[in-house]
Order: sequence, then C-alpha cells, then structure tokens
Amino acid sequence: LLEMKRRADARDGTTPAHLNKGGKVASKWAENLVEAIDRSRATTLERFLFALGIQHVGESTAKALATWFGDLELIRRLPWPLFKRVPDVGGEVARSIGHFLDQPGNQQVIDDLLARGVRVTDTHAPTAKLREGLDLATLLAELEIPKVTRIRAEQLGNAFANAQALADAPVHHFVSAGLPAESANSLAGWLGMPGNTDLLLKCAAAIDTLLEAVPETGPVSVGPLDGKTVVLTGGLSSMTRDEAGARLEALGAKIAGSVSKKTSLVVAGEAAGSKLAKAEELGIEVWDEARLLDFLGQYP
DNA sequence: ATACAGATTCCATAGGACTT
DNA sequence: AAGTCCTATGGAATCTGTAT
Repeated sequence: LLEMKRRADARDGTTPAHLNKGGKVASKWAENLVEAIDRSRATTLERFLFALGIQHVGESTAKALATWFGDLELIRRLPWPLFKRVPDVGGEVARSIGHFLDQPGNQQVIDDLLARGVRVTDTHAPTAKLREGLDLATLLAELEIPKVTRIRAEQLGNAFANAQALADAPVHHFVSAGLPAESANSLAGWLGMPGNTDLLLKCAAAIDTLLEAVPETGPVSVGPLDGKTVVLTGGLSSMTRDEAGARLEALGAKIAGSVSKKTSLVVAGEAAGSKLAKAEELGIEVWDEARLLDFLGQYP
C-alpha cells in the first residue's frame, strides 16, 4: 500500500488528468487506507470475534460472547459446551465456534493478528451472571448426550462429586444415581467413545477456571429499562440508531431487530415502515424521537 | 423425550444519504 | 463521480419455551 502511495505521488501532475484523475486522489486514497488499517489495530473484543468470520457468529453473537466472557485468551481455549452458557447460543452455534477454535490454522491466525499489533482494548472479567450454571449437572445437560437431559443430569450432579468421579464410575453407579437403564447405558456408551471423556474433563477444568475468573458479587445495577426489549425503526435526526441503541442498552434495554409480541417498546423515527405498522397492530407502546430524547435526558 | 411453533439471528441485497 | 455508510428487507437457519 505504501508502495502504491509512493507511485501515485510520483505520478502526480505528470499523468494526463483523463488517465489518472489526478495522482492526488490515488495518493489520498492510499493514505486513508493505511491510516484506517493502523487505527483498526486497536479494537474491541466484540469486533475481533466478529471479524474472525466464524460461521453463525455475526454481530449480535459476537457481542454476547464478548460481554459474557470478556477475554480473548479465555474464549479461545474454551471447549464448545461452555459456549452454551450464553443466551441465544445453542448447540449449533456452540459447536461451530468450537470447531473453528479446534483448527490449529485458526489459532495461528489469531496469534498472527496479535503479533502484528492487533490489540483488544476492552478485556474484562466475565459477567457475574455466568456463575449460574457452572456446575456438573448443567454441563452434563449441555453435552448433548443421548437420553441424558436436564432431569438425568441433575441426578448425576447430585450423585457425583466431580467429573472425574463420574468418568471413573461403572455403569451401575449411574443406575443407583436414579437413571433409567437406557440413560445409564447411553451415558456409558458416550463416555466410551473416543474423545468424549476427554471433552468432559476439559469442560470441568474450564468450569473451574471460569469460577475463579467470575467476580464474587456482580454489581447488580438495575437500569430503568431492565428486562425491556426495544426495537428502533426509521431514521433519527439527533443521533444515529447505533448511538440511540447504545444509550438504551446502557439503561438495561435489550435491542431487537424485529417487532414481536415480546417487544416492550418501539422507537419510530422518520419514515418508519413495516415495523411501526406491526407495533400498532400488536398494540405496543411507540415513542417518537422527541419522547426518546426526553427520556434519555432524565438519565444523562 | 420429543415435536412443534414463535422469536430471533445471520446474511446477502438494495437503495438513499452523505462524504471524499 | 465514486465510494461509503446506514437502513430496510426477507429467506434460511437457529434458539427456546411449551404442548404432547
């Protein structure tokens, strides 16, 4: 790129305008590009994760992963079942992330980016909300073992002190834990498949790591919009929609992309279309920009 | 335990507004 | 004039709670 800029500068004024549109344009273009690349080296975890291009991880999921785990070094070593602790991440997405991270080439890409000066600027501790569900029963329920669902997982969680104890146990111990023979056999079969016991123990170790990283008592700040789902539609004149969304999020709101009966509030700006119509159809509260600004004004 | 349905997310596309 | 940014749209895939 720098070479392109150098050539463009050298050409400036010497090439007929109709062939070059003036070297300065090309020069400025190259400069802007180089600067933009430099600036992009300092980035957020959310953007970094999104940029990896993991299948099923778009902007929304990347943001969720970033806020829940907070640390790239933590995330890149997590076994896939742990990703299911994040709301809106299920089996498909969790496996997709795990599959990506399992490829040595992809880990190398991350190392290369860091080596070239890419920095994540907003590393933080995991959310306190993560503490919930970091136990053996929840893990077993999320490993997707045939015939072992929530109830069976709870029974196993109560019967065994830890994952190692479960991995070492003979089948009849699963039965005495309360499992039906079918579930017990299925679990034993699963543990016998190559890699599965290893996965279980890795998950257990990751849970211990997470428990240490999660803050003891999370700052349970209750915002005025906690539990509310807000949809923004149409154009706003005083700020972009991203800004408005960020402000509302900071007050506890969840920003959604489409209107449903779960929507608490629709903010309709200029030229709002089908989403406003749907909000009216469902009888959902609608604010115009003035009402939004008035509200935001109360919480600077 | 499983099937189903509604809600949500991902992702490509397109058009208009704005910037260079 | 060309390029970029923002927003809307809609199909396909996925998540999740509920009924069977």
